[in-house]
Amino acid sequence: MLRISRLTDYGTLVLAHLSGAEEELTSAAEVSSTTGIALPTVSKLLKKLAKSGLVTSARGAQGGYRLSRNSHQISAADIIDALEGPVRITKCSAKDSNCDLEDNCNVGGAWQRINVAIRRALGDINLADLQTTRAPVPSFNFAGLPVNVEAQDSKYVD
Amino acid sequence: MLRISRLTDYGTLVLAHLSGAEEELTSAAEVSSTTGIALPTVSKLLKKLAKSGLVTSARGAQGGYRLSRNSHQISAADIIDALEGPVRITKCSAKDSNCDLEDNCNVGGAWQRINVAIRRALGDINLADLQTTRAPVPSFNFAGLPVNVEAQDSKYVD
DNA sequence: TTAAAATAGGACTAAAATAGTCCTGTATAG
DNA sequence: CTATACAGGACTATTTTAGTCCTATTTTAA
Repeated sequence: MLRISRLTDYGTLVLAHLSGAEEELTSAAEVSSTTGIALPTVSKLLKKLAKSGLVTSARGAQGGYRLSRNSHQISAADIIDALEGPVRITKCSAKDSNCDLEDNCNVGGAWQRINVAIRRALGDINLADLQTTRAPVPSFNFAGLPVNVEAQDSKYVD
Repeated sequence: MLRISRLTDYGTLVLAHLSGAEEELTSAAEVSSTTGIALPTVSKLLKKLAKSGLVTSARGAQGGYRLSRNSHQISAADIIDALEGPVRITKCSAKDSNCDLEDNCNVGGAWQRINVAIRRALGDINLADLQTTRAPVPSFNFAGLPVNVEAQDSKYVD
């Protein structure tokens, strides 16, 4: 739960690298050598990112990729959508699910709405925020309680 | 991303069932027959839930399980912790990670803090909320913007 | 005191998702 | 026309997740 795939993590790195050279084209090979991520993997990621419109590509010699908009306009949700697609929080969340438990299942909806809420929240965090190592993740209020997140304060970071 | 495992979903169902009989012991077999989840699976879930303290077990004939505290005092985060353990949002988020990219990686921390923020938020949603089919997931503020979640309003539900 | 009903714990297998590589094709610069 | 670089997708390997089963141990009650 609450796990992004390794590829999404790498994808963020790749995008962060591109954001350092907003105008110029950067080849997959260069991204690979500076990030340390294997070339086929970088290549696969960039293709996906291009397909979903986060980066623009140019073919041919001297070709490469660049962000299609600036890093403040690319949200964490965009990145996740691009690399993981529209994922459901549970398998049976599709309307036409033929889940056997349907009749007894009275919780799916809530998880689903939680998911939606989280994803919308992620829409407000942008690539620039993600890059800033000590970026304050904006304070987070839930159920009326302000939650101020500090890196060291959680049992979940181990 | 933002996916809970099917077992966690089932686990929520199981807990919801137990919350309907707060005092009495309910056997795994009964939970299985009323929820429609296979007995070995229910059994596995209840064992995990017992180990993490969310339910109390009694062995022997007439034994079974019951919630160890009432459904308002069991949070979504508790359930996730019990069934999925303390999961990291990315693999390399452990301090002693020997991730090769470490030097170039300037984003891991942010994803990590996002994760922590989300999990804390989930601490404010309880089992009773999850059960209520139309439970209003409490309004959700992020970066100062109120996010009011309605089931039908999202492109993420398909 | 013994049989039956339950949970405890963990080993094992099967299935699915994820990660990663590679190949073939196409476009472009020089 | 050739080297460079992206496009698309097939393929393989690995890891995670799900699900089942077996062997204790505990408790109730006849």
